Amino acid sequence: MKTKKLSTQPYKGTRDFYPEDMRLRNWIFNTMRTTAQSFGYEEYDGPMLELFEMYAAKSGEELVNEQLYHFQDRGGRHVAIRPEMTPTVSRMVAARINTIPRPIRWFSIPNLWRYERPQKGRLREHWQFNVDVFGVDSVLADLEIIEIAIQIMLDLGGDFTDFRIHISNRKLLNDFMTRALELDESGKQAVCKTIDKKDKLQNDEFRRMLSQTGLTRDKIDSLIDFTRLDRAGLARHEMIATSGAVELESLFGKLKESELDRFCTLDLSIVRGLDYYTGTVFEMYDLHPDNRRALFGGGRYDNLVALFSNQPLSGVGFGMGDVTIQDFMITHQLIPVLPPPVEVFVALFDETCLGEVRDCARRIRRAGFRVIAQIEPVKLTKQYKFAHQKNIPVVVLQGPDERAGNTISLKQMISGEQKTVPESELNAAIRAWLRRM
RNA sequence: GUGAGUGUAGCUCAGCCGGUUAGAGCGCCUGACUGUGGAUCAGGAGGUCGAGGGUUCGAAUCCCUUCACUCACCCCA
Repeated sequence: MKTKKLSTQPYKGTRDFYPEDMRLRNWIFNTMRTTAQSFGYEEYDGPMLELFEMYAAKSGEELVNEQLYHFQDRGGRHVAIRPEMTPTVSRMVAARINTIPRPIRWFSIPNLWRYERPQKGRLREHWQFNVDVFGVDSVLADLEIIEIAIQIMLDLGGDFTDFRIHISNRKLLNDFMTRALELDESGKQAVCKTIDKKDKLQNDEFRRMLSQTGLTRDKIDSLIDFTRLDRAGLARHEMIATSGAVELESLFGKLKESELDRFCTLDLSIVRGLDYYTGTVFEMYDLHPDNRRALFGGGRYDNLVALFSNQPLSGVGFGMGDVTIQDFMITHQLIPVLPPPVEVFVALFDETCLGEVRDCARRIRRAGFRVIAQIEPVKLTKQYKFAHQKNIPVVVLQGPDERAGNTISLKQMISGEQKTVPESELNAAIRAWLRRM
């Protein structure tokens, strides 16, 4: 009977991670993990499902209406697959808000789901490295978060010619829209959305969209001038005394003291799509002409924990997607050549040596090496070929000749060099060879 | 959800003005070189040419539909 076979393709917008892919993913995540831990951040995780209301409240209309995977469970609860981690971490923090020493420094690498049309740098399932600090109200926390972001980019092999962090402040933009543009809340939202798209629009198209929101020509001019301000320009601007501008000034001062300012630019056109940001917001841009896009973003949210608790607790953090980071690494040729996952192959001469091979492999493993032992007797040709294909640098063999003299032979696959040593010196010989690689 | 492009072996592709059993390179498997991989040589497996329908004596090749992938829009990581 011939049955129709199922497709081997992964579900739309998802990826299979074959061992070679998984090695790279692990390398990238471990780099991020190590960096975050070096700043004292601790790893956490949460469930992939949350109640639907958690996102309905704060995450932004578009995300909830168009991009959320959600369904009713068998008990009739309306649940959603997490599209972002910030609500979950806020919930977790709120649940223990009185018992965790502050500041709270946490990070996580969750997989997140959004229902959208896949394209470059944008899939339905992706992993996102998330770092957050809770419990520090000043911009000094924003500084630490930005420093971590920069350090991760450096640890992944990038430098300041590869990327730049664009920094703005929601409060400043908000106050500007109130005072100078005299907009109400819905007007502000509309203008924000337009500013967010500015880079993709022609200048006159941008002005046309702004005028549709009801702004006069003069106000459009002053808004465009405002979004183009650099630090010196902001210092002369009428908004300089507002709290948002003061925060930005202070943040840039600290960045300079830490010599991080060369990675950063003031960019008052940065808005961020998520509704919950209240202060500093930032996005990292790839400077390479082939990959001009936001690599990741983040900011300060002073009211998110309030969803779950009467006690206010401020937070600031960012999220970094694995897809965009890999695109970044590919365009800048930063994908590392990873060391082989196995160091030693123990060949099997014939079936009389089965026990010896396993003993030998065990001894080498105890010395800290990763070892594959030949399972069943096959021609030596095939065994060496297998070791070659798997990129295993050292092959060990004990045949009748070696056994008679209590010796063992090893071969270095890259050079082809072989030698025979006393059994007791095997591990030392392997170690010496691997060190030289 | 909208628009554009692409779908031929595991991968990269050729064939596509319709015409006998559908090809190459790489990869994979088997064997030779007889305690050992890479080189060479000799074999082999693997494709209902994305799927369905139509035109035709005849379709991988022309037409329609559909699906998938890619890119852009929307939004965002």
